[in-house]
Amino acid sequence: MENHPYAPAEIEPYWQAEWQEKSAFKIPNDIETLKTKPKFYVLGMFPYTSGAGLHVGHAKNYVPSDVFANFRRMQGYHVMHPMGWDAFGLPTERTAVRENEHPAHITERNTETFQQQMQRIGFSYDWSRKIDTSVPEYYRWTQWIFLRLYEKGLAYLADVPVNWCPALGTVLSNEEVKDGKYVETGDPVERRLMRQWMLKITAYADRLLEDLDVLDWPEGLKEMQRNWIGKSEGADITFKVKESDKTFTVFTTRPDTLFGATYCVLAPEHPLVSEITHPDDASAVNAYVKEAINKSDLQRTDLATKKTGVFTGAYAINPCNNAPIPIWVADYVLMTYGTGAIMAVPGHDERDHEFASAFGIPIVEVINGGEKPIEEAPFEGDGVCVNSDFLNGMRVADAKEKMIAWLESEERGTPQVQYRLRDWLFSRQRYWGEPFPLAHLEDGTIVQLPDEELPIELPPIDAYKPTEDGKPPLARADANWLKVTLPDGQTATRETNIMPQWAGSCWYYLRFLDAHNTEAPFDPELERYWMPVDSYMGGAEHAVLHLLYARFWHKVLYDCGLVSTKEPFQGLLNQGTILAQSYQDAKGKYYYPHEAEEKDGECVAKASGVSLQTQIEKMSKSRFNVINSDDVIDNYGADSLRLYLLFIGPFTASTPWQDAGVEGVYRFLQRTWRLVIDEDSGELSEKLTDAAGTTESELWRELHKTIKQVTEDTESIDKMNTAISQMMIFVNTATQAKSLPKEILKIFLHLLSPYAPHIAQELWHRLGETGFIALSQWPTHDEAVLTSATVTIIAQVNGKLRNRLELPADATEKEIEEAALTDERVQRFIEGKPIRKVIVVSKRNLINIVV
RNA sequence: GGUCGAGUGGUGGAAUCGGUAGACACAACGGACUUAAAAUCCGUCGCCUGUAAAAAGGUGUGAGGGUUCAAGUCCCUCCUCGACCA
Repeated sequence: MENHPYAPAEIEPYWQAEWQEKSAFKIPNDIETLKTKPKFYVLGMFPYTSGAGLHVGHAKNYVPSDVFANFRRMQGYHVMHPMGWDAFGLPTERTAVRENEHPAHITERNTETFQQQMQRIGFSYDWSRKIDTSVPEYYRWTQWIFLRLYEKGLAYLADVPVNWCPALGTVLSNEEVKDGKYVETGDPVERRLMRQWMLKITAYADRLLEDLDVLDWPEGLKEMQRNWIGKSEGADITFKVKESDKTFTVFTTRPDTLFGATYCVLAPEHPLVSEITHPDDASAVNAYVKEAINKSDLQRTDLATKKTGVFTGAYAINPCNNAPIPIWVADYVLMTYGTGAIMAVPGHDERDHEFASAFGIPIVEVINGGEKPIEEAPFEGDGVCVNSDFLNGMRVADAKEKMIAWLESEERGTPQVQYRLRDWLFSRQRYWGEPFPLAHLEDGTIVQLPDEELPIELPPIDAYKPTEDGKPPLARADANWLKVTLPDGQTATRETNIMPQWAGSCWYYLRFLDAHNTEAPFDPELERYWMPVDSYMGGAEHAVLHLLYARFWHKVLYDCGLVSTKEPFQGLLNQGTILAQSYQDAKGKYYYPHEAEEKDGECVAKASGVSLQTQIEKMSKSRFNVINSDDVIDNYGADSLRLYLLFIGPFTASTPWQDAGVEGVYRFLQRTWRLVIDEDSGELSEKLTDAAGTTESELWRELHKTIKQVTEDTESIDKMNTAISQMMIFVNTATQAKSLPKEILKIFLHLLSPYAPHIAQELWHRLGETGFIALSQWPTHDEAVLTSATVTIIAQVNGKLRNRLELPADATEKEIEEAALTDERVQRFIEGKPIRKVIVVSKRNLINIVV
């Protein structure tokens, strides 16, 4: 009877406690000790600690980073591999309102759950460096860094359009608004100009763009950042308003088409609209503007929607030919991009063409080269200028240059670079976030609070909602908090906005380096040792915002002389999402997997019998298809969970979760267990030997093959699935062996250890070793062991495999050719046909005979 | 609509620089062990022809074309899906 089977539930908690107690993965903070070894910084994007806890989708990110950290540690590096919590933010605040509890308590509860779940997976984090963005010890320094930005003039107040929900009395993020309504309650949302804190990220647009080149990031991700920054070069051109002394400026990337401009458009928010509108048109224009302002940018610029607009009754003068052209107001022009006004060239711009066709505005061809007549379709490609006076005959690129030069000489325009990137709206009218370390004097001047006053702690308030007169929740705080006496004796009122959730994550990777420093955000020497992050891993949903914001802050810190690298994250990989089967009825209602069953080849709900649609989609709480990591660990153990998440496919691929797949890696671990342990007795297997002189054996060769492949595949991170395949092959080979030298098994356990640390440690211990295998040295393979006396030559005729030939490894090309030509099976296919060509590819062990 | 990525057995996925397609698993099927079951071990497993079973052959990586001695891999056209942007 099997009395001593592989029992992860017993060995895993034991070794987790041992690692914790002996501080196995604690990284020294002493710079002299650190300098004795090279460094490596592996960082998984820290989680937002929602109440839902950790699911296997999170683990798909953290497991490979942990394997890699283990691997580098065994290779002799000091490895920074920390974990913490992104804890400020709206979901927690909402839970706080719902459960009538302080968000700090909810955060505490959630982070505790997360940590326990992570510890059960056996991650090798240095937990002593754990950080929480919502505690004063941390956000003190977030505020401190904000003051550095403020001092550099990178933070400013501006009136910007925001999503305002009157029913809730608060501003909402774009993600929370759909079709003009708040997604959760359906309350209407309107666009409203509000005074907000902005960060001048656009001042760094060029550097954010250029420095992408030096990063080891996936090309696609860099491209996404480039698109987001959206640099375009062109010109600002000034138009005069006819019969008026007013002018307005447009930005265009196509100054070469200026002769084709047949109208201009102002954004509905443009200040000139009310000034130039003809009295006869005023009522129509006012109505249009009022309606347009409530639409989102996306609605307004969507190519699929019908263009709308209204004529102001005023005309502009085209600066290149003095032609009067009508000025319209249309919502497809945004106040936030460029100058809020455009010159419209319907012949050579799709949206202008659509608009001009709809309103009967003339369409003029100024670039020749389109396939269809210009009235039918705009031509946006390269061609030759026509109907353009001094540009005629020039190609687009030359014409652009010429036109800009002409505009400059006439003082009617200037070359201009425009970015799609907007300044960052940095304030929120919420409670659960960092208070700004700023105050307002009575006369309206803004003053920064001294560094020594930090942290500015969140005050207790009676309700997490805006005040009756529409001020942010912090305005509910006690007067003692709201009023502040400045060092010079003046009194001021504190800023009551808070920072957005992104703030804390903009620099957390730096705080890990020196998590408990009370004098500074981090020690400069430690920063110089550890930075940059060598390998940053996380979801593609952060490909733009978080990574752009963090890069921006980092560059500001660099300019302040506070960090030594221009970029924070040298290497980066996006993990694929984990998918799972979900069940949905005709009304779109989701069901849990246990509520569904298969009946007559159809999927139905157990309770009601209604038929259900199944689909494979991203794992998420709202789709009722989340697999909790704890459940998997209860059934199979953490090592199986870890192995399965890696074996399921490459790190970067999105793959569906299949319960049955876990079974496979679990069986592999059981087989591994039985190599060492006799399940009947619980003693060491009788097949184990102390033999040393076994270097000639097949098993020894398989071991070295495994060392080689596991080392290479682990190094690439993305191929850990094939590393596990090779380990399976090794265990299968070892299972068949009549005797097993302990030495071979011990070496193998090193390879397994980063992947399945608990079982590797237990078996290592059972084989009589002391200490932690996770801290021992990674083995290297011996190439000589892998070479053998004979090789298999692939013999092809006309590119088709016909036979495999066993030949001595040192056979010459001539000998290979001879052996192939005389081979009986090969002969069958070349018989009676003239041989045209023979190709021997010796490094591929292949010969191809062409007849 | 644009940009980028991906389409390989019943399933997840392997396949280095163009050189043996389907590694390793899951599921399924057959066998051994067992009173029985579970577990374990052994075997089969793209499709078609062929055979009692083999042997053997053909065909095959979304579709069509091309380059090459040789294409899952490179080039062109198209289709489908995904991500991001509009």
